[in-house]
Amino acid sequence: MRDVADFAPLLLHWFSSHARALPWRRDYDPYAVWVSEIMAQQTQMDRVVDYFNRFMARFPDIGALAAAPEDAVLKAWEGLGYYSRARNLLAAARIVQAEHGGRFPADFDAIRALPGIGDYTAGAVASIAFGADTVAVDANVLRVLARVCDIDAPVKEPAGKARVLAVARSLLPPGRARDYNQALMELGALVCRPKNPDCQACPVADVCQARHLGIVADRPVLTKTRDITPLLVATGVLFQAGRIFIQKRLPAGAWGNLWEFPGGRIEDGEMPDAAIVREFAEETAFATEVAAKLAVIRHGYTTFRVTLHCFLLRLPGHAEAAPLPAPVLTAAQESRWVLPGELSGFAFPAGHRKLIDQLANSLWIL
DNA sequence: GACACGTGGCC
DNA sequence: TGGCCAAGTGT
Repeated sequence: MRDVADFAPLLLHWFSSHARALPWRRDYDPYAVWVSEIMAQQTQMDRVVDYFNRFMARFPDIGALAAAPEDAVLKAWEGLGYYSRARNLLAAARIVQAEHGGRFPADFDAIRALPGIGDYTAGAVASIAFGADTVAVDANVLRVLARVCDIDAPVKEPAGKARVLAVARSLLPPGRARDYNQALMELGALVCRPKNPDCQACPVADVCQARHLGIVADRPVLTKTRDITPLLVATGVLFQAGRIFIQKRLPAGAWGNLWEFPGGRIEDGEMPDAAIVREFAEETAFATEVAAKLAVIRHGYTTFRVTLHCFLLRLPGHAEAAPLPAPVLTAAQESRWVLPGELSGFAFPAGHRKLIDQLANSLWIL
C-alpha cells in the first residue's frame, strides 16, 4: 500500500496516456469547455460528443450563440434532456456578450454567477479552460475519492460530499488542476466505474483504501433512491387539410419552450381514446374525434415511466377547403398548423420525436 | 433538504 | 425487463 501522497502523480501519469481525444481538449478554448461542461451535466461524455460538434458548427462562438433565437438553441439541444441547460446557456451567452465584452470570464466568481453554472461547473471551467487551482467534484470524483479514501458517509449528502471536497482540495497538485480534475473524472468514467470497476487496470490501486480493505463494492455509500411511478399519457396528432397542429409549451416546467402535440394524463379507469379527446378539448377547445391509433411509446424518466398512447385526430365535419380553426390555448403559449415536412424544424420532447419518426409511415392512412 | 428537471445505456 | 445511473443546477 503506497502513501496517498503518490495519488496525484500516479493519476496524472495515467491520464497522460489514457485521456480520450475529446474535441474540446485540442485547445481548451473557454467557450468550447463551457459548452461541453453544460452538455455533460447529468449526461455521459459518449453521448455529448455528437451534440457538441453539431452545436459548435451551428454556434461557433459566444457572439453567434448570443445572437441566436432560443428556438434554434433548443433545436440543437433536442434529445439531450434537461432543457433548462440550453435556455440558461443562451441567457449566459447574452450576459457574457453584454457584461464581459463577449469574452468568457476567467474569474471563478464571475463564472459561478452565470445562469446554469454551479459549484461543479465553475470549478471545471476555471481549471480546465483557465488553469485555475480549483476542484471540480462531480459524481465520478465522489465515487473515486470515496473509494480511495474510504469515505463511509453517503457522498451525495452534504456531510459526505464535504469530506470528498476537502480530500479533493488536499490532493490537488498546484498548477495541474486542469489535468487533475479531468483525470479524476476520466478514471471514474473508464476504470473506477459504478459497477464492475476495473481495479486490475487502475493506476492508483496501490493507494486505494477500499481496494486494500476489500470493500470497493461498499464504496461509495449510496443514498436510497425514489420509486419510479408508472404514468399513462395520451397524445394526439390532429391532421387536417394536410397540416398538423402543434403547440409551444409554457416557459417554466418540464420541456419549457419546446413544441409538442397536445395531450395529458389518462385518468384512473379512463380509456386512452377518451382521454385524448378530453385533453385536446381542455388544451385547445377543439372538438376532435379519433381517426386511428398511431403507436404506443414507452419512455423512461428518472422518476416516471410513461406509456404514451398516440392517436391520429380529425375535426369532424370540417370542410377541407375551410380555413383551419384557431385554438383557445390553456397549456401552451403559441400554436401552429404545420406541414408534416416542417416538423423537423421544431424541437420536441424525445417521446414526441419518436412519434414523429413513426408518423411518416402512418399518414398514408388518410 | 427535498424535489423538479430528460434521456438512453447498461446489466 | 426494470432499476440504476450519468462531467448538476435551480428553487
